[in-house]
Amino acid sequence: MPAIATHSRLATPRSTAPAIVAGALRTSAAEDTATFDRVGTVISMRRDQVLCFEGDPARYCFKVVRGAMRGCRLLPDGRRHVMQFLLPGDLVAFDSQESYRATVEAVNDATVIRYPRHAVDQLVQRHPRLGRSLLGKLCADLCAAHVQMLLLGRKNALERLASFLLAMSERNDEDDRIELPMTRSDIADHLGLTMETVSRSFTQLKACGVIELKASSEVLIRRREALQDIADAA
Amino acid sequence: MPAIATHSRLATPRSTAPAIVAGALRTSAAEDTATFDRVGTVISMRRDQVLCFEGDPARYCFKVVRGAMRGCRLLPDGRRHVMQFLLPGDLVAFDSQESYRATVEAVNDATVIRYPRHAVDQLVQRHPRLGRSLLGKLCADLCAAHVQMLLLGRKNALERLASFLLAMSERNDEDDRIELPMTRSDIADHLGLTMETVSRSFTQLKACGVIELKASSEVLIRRREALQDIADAA
DNA sequence: CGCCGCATTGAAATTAGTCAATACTCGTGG
DNA sequence: CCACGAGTATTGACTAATTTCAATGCGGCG
Repeated sequence: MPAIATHSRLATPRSTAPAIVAGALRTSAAEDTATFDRVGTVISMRRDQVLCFEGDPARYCFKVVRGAMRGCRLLPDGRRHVMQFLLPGDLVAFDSQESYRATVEAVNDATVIRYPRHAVDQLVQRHPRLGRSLLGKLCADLCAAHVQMLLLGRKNALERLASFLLAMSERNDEDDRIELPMTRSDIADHLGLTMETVSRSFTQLKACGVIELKASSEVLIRRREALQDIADAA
Repeated sequence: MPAIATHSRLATPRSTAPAIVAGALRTSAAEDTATFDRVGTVISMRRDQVLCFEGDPARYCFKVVRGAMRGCRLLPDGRRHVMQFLLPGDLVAFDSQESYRATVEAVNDATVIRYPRHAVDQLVQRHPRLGRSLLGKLCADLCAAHVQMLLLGRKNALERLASFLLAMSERNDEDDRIELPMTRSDIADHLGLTMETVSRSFTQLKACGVIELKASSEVLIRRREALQDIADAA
């Protein structure tokens, strides 16, 4: 019996990170689904195209339905941090901030649904259950952020990559195959490393037989427990 | 007109981080204040005493009223990360997680009020406004977590310390004086550094006249803009 | 006054970053 | 069908930043 609201894990199984997936914006009544569909606009994104800019007034919320996006923050001198990768089903800007907290760009060609914020507000007003879902997502996101802070603050390169691969694997349907739509640079900026260090860590994991690379973007987990041990620093 | 709910900045001014301060749990009706006070238990903490353990079922929420606490996460081999420091007015575990996400300990002698979770749930049910306040806090926390991720992933030692000092300064009443109740190790574990590196960075900031140390726990900001420039990597 | 814990400083070791060269992949055009 | 080229990825050699280990300094309290 959690405080504030129930933390309901929604839709797809095995999805932890910035969870809430296709269906999150569906309420019980069919007419509401229709309402939401009516207010949502489908947007096609090409690789590296920007969906929204950090700091801009948050007039819309988004849901990724195809492809992958990345939420970035930049320092004035160009250093970049990728806060999170957004995969199909993930939501963007479904919170009560006045402006976008990150610049969101397409990792590869992608499709996104855009909802005007006031429409979302109205729907949430009318459907407490939907509000609770979104609240659950917020909590999950906060939790994920804390896990990432531990990773960035205290794990070494190998441990970071291992953690990342396991996290990606959990957002997959397939058991031990991971498709990585993002570049090594994207991964580096997500893990607080450089491209080269990420690459070397991949090589290291490969060398000790923990993973296999079918292609640079296709990972096969060979020994999951070993990977887990590295990730947890156990 | 933000999605989900209004993000209301509560009580005390100049408080950004894990905000929401004394009064957050006060609703408009006087009888509710009474209710809350009745369900809250005052707890005195001695330095390093543990308030709650990461992973334990979250039966209570807390509010810090005196002293300072730290929320930590540990790796199996003992590496520690301090997710956040909690100062008077800050809330702990006011979210919808089943279990505590961090171990919370007293930095120095402190006083905390403990609220049974079901009581908080009931109050939130009855007072949507209170719920929205807590939601606002959740968003602020998430935002703070993202800022911290950028710091941990992409800033160097000096920039991290500068950012930390500015953040602490904003949670203060006083303009340019900062009281640091935590040790250098605590700061280090918060910034993803070692005690020694933190100490060296203090010395560096002192050397270039940006800050002054009245004591090891009392900082005076001499040139705020310079500190800001370092923190922002501008 | 002296001890204990924390903070600072120093020197050596280590990890990750930088810069640069080479290799791989995939799509295009001969 | 193969060669070429652009964009990534990998690898190597070197450098820089931070950590580690160790010694010294400082301050408050018994």
